[in-house]
Amino acid sequence: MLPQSVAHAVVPRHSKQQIAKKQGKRSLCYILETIGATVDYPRNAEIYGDGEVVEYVYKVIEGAIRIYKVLDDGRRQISAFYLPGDVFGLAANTHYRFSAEAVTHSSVFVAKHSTLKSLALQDPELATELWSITARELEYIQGLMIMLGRKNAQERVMGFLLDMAGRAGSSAFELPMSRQDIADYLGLTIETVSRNFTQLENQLTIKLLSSRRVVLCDQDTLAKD
Amino acid sequence: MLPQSVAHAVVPRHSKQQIAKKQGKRSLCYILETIGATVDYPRNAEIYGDGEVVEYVYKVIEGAIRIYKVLDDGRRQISAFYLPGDVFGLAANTHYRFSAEAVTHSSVFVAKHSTLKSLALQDPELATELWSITARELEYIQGLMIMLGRKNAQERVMGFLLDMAGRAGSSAFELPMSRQDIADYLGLTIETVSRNFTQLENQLTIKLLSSRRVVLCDQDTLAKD
DNA sequence: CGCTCGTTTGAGGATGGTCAAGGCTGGTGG
DNA sequence: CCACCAGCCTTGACCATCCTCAAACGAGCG
Repeated sequence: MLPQSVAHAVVPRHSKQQIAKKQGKRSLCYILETIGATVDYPRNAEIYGDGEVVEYVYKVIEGAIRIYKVLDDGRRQISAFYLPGDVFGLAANTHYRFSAEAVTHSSVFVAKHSTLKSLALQDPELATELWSITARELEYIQGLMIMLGRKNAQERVMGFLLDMAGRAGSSAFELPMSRQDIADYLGLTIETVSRNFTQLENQLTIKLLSSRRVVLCDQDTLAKD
Repeated sequence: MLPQSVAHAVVPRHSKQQIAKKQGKRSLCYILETIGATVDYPRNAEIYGDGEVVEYVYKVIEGAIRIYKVLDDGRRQISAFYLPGDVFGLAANTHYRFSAEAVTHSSVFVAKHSTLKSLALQDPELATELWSITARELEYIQGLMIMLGRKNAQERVMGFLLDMAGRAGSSAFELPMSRQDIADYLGLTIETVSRNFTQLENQLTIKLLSSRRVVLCDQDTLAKD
């Protein structure tokens, strides 16, 4: 669901750098910024819901988005966090099978899924790019699968921090999400996540400036597998 | 790696039903069967290895394939089983990040990934189909992720059996894979899998004709989530 | 018959979950 | 400027689930 504001937000915003970055006039980035609108979501706002008909494709400009599913009994699994630059909403065929929410106040480009699909049918390069983005996402999720299936709590937390550092491009970064979000992403409880943060800090592998501000000190230890 | 036999197996085999099923002359199925070769792999043969350059795309004709990754210390996570009709090898971009092996003696169509990619660049419908297949696979893996992250051992085993029944199209079917394979797929140990099979049989939810031959008796119980 | 390989079963222990309480921080209002 | 409150995070004690280690079982095959 889009907030009302979208109705008035149909003026596309062009960012020279962004367009230049992902070269090509017909690239997905260009298209999203040309035919898309910029929409803002406040913290915890729903972007789309599990079971809804697919309507838009999104690209994060600012903030952070969580993709998740909730089981009947309330258990929640987060399947991905999307950060600035990430594209999401491509994976679904007709209906979303997950929900998406803003972790923090976020701003995203949105473009009609149907428009993108018809453009893709005329433009094989675009279609191939869509395939490629989806394939990369699949590979990413397979990595998460290994964490969930075969790694213990500390390895999961370390893997998560390394991933976040990589995406931030720095060994010092701020986590946009809560411990609960991290727990639901790593298949753990909030207490286990918290205990492992503390433990990593005690063994001088990381440093916590605040509960959300992390500095990785010993990347070698973290990167063991 | 392809076994030697592939050099001599370049004669395409056409199956009228298969072509008709996935309509369209330019559909992936048609292409795989036209430009592809049929290759046989014996039980446990490697089809490709983690880290290798992507060379082929595959479609299972007969048998079963497992996609997996092994960590340094030997822990193995299987990310998917592919059964007759399934296409795999589309997800990788340049290098495989997983390995593929035949679970049982298997026969597959193989087509050059590069050929497929260049066909896709001329044919938006094909490119869109490749996107769509990859998207479906992503959705499937997200389902597995929920199992690994948020479900207990019995729920995982039940979910696995339901999935296999669905793919077999029958509530009575034969498992091509060992308990060890199932354990490595579900993020459990072989003992836990075995105990849960026994327990499900004791509570009359399933019936085991042999260790590999399963009949689902009480689908309602199995399908709780 | 007596292998071997895969599976099942059992006993004990470790990891992570549950429940409960206390602490920190940032925002609001007196 | 301080007091209070709410939300988030941490810590502790106990417990359940699943893992580990070990042994026995059973089907297939020489």
